[in-house]
Amino acid sequence: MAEPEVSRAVRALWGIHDAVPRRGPKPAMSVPAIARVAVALADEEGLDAVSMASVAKRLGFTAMSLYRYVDTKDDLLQVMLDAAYGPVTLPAPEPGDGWRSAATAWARALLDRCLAHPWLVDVRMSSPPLTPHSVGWMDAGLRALGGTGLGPQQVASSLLILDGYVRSHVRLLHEYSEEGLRTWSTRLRSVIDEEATPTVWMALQADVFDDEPAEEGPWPSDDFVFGLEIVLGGIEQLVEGS
Amino acid sequence: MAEPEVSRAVRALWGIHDAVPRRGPKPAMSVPAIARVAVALADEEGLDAVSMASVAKRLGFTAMSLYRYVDTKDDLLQVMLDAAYGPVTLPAPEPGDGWRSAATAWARALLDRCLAHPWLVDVRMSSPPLTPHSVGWMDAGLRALGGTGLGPQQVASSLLILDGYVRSHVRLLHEYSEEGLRTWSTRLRSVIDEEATPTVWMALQADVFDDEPAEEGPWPSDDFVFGLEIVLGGIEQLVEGS
DNA sequence: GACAATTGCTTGCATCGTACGCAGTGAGCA
DNA sequence: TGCTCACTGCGTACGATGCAAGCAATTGTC
Repeated sequence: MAEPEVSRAVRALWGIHDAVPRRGPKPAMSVPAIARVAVALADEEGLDAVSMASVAKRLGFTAMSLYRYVDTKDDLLQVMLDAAYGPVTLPAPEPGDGWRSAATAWARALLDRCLAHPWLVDVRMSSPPLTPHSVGWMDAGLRALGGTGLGPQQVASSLLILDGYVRSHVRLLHEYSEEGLRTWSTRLRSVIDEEATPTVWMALQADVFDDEPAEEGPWPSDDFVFGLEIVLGGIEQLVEGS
Repeated sequence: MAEPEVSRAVRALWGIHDAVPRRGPKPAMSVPAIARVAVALADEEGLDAVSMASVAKRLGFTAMSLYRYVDTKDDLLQVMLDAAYGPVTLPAPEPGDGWRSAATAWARALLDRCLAHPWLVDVRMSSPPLTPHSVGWMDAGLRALGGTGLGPQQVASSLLILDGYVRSHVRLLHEYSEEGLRTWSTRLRSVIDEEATPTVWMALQADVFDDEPAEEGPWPSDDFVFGLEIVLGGIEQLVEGS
């Protein structure tokens, strides 16, 4: 009946340090410093560019030395995730604002973080949030949707939907390579079978998919607001119907 | 000004074969056979277990021989994806049924496929759908949501939201390891700071997160229907408001 | 029967995560 | 002062991975 363990590095994020070493050389690195460098690397060159060797190289050390601070690469990813999320930053809610405005603010803030670190949505986790900042975001989300008056179970479920929407949106923006997206309609036109998929075929004829990504434009993008309104509208129906 | 290329294997999926070889040994494998085996491997042991070597081994060949059929591993993944999607299978729509019932059927059918091949939602693609079956699903989705009477642009956007929801749901079900999920609340309790995240803390006290995954139960699950109703309800508001 | 196209395979390379063990460091105690 | 030993960063090694290049065997065409 062993107590389930939280990794050393994650415990350190919560400020829980086991007995500090009293002898031996002073550590030359630190978990936060490693996380900072790894996050910068992921921001600049993508998540695939993050390897134990590449992170260590940026710090002027060897790959193996990182293992003195982090148990495994998954552990490093957890720490990176927490650093990238960062503390929740929400505009102070105006008194009188309803849950919908709070939920909108939360989703926008999460979008902001995810756009700053697009690799965030690609990190695969083996358990729900366990680090202080990611739990912090969850906490803020629960609080925002708590204003709906729904039961705690439904609030949690709704938050999963909303969170899932924001991540889906970010994934859509970054999953496809610039070239893959630009040449997609041309390539699809070169193989598509009008008989088998007439609806897509007609949409191609009408250039429905040929809208180029807006470099400039409002923030958040119209596409994000479009989906957000759908999700929040659906939750609103749920609230009214209960 | 080179024409953007579609890979050999994907063209073959559409039935477009370039000049069949007239000389030399008969091919011992085929792209569909490779895809079948790779899909089975992914179903049984997960996407990470799919390597050129492991797939080839199951077929009784060497890793390098696969490259005679498939350009790169990404190419293999595209072919696997198409095989896993398979043809769209929707119940015949009852006359008089509205778009909402059509959209529900589409989402359920997609859920069914994604649950049969959970790795489906983890395959990273570099461009939107390009293979016959994935385009087929897109086609069916556009047709289902076409009944809303929304403009083609909004239909396409709505489909992205709906598709994103189904994938998010499947990802939630399979992202976390069984152990990671089971021990999560215990581990979180061992580190959480009541002051920093009081809402999560209270939810933990109330055992809100301790519902165990239902092994038996309705299909689709209540959780899926919950989110689906939110998304479709949001789209409905959009339809009514336009 | 010579040629050429096409097969599956062998070899080799760079990169990955990480297990293992060594040498040097420096605080605490004799 | 010097010994001990926990602790550091590092070098080496192993098994995977995706894939480039070239080889030998096979098959159809001339």
